[in-house]
Amino acid sequence: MPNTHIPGSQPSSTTPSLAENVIKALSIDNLIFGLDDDDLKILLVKQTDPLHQGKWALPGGWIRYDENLRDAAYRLLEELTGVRDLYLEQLKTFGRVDRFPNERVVTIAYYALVSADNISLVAGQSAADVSWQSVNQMPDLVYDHAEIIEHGLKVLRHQVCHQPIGFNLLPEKFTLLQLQALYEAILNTTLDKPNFRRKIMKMNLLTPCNEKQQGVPHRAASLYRFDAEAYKHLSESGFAFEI
Amino acid sequence: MPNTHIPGSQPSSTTPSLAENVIKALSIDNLIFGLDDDDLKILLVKQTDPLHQGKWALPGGWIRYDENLRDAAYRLLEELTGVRDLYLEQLKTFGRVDRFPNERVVTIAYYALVSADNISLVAGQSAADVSWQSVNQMPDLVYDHAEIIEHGLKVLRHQVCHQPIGFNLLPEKFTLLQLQALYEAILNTTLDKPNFRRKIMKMNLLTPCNEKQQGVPHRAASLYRFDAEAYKHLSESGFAFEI
DNA sequence: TAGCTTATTGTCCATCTGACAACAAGATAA
DNA sequence: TTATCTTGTTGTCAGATGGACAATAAGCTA
Repeated sequence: MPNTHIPGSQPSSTTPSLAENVIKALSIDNLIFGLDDDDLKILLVKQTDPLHQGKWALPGGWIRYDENLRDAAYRLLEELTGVRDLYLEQLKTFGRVDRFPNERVVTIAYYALVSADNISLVAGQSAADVSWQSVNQMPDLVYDHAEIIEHGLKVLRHQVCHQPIGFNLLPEKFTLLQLQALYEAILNTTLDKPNFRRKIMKMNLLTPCNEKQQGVPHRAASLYRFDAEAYKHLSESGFAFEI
Repeated sequence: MPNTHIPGSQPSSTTPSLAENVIKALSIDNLIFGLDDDDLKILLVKQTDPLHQGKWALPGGWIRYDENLRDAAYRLLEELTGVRDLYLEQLKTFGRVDRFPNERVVTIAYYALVSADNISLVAGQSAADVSWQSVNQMPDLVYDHAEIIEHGLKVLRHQVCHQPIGFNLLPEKFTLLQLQALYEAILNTTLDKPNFRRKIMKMNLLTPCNEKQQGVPHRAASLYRFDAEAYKHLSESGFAFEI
């Protein structure tokens, strides 16, 4: 067993104190969401050691002594996906006494949103033992990772309705129907097209690109981009995003 | 310096590894909210060691090796307040590299709501170096506790609007005006009495006690209690609490 | 009994929401 | 060339919601 951290891999079940410059008993796990077509997916890492043969895990790793928690999550994220500047927030800390074998390990879970611009890129550069899995068909997971994912989904479903974070899952330019499909996929529901359109447009958060979709076998829709500046101004004056 | 944890006190700035059966580098801090009249307060502990003379801290302590995180938070809470079964939720984990002197200590913050039934009781039994402080007038705080409180307030203000948790700050039986005053205190705003009443009542979450206030120098208001069962049923059928 | 304070009910109107009709703009196929 | 198909976009309407505020009720105090 290596005594240093393997980038992008889950802390192994050997005692973490073997690694030198990390905080013992404390790890990071990243819940990385991506939207593939209309399917919400999570990036998982296949376990290779005999103990967890065939199981999958959230990508994670150890926190260095001289490293802020958020920086550690970002570092692990970039090591695995090659993408920087993802939307990233702390989810929750999980520390059940028996969640990790032989050793007490508390893990701080973060969740990230990968834009559709990067999602294929991420899958491409990653090793074969890393892949996107639909949230509706989770494979066998190690430790308490199923619990972490369940909680993450709950939080994502709540957050996406109360903060304009869904845009992080779309390409920079998107159509209103793409946005609607995003909400339908995450919330697992269907929405009325005209009503959804009206609700979104009246928020004044979207800037028209004055461009249309290309290469669709029907009338092309207008493209929009999310206006972060406008949202900042509006929320300072009491506006509350709400789907 | 003692080498064991002092119940109800903040981990001191001596190296935590002196204590035996705890997880090194990992502590709990509790953000305990109470409502005193129409003033939102937090329970703070006065620091006595020369290093932090005159400063205050969130009550906290170390997590034992064989103890779940939530159990640790509950234990510390009960040791300090003598009250069990408080509403308690994990807030966030704080781990800036330099948040704690000389040593890397990551802390998991929880927030709790103390009902008005217990608030005076808590103040009574506690030592003189523990007291309720208004969120609008925070004293000097140690480490990053000001940051933790700021974040906690933000989360409380959000949660209280989207989950029926405010009731935990009131006595079991309360009037509609008390409930309104609670929201006004937490959100730092004013609300229209008839409209607030209508909104709350139509949620069907309150059971009338068929009793009236006692000893008020004006018309007595009806008393209600929160119906947790009703909320459970309603939220299962898609109801979303919203103020 | 008048006057004060708070409780409680009711009204009005602007806005929002959900359901759905109607029309527009391409692309494709007969 | 024209019909048809698919999706985009605009419009309508009734019911629900929410904010502003009037009006009345109940109980205490002077």
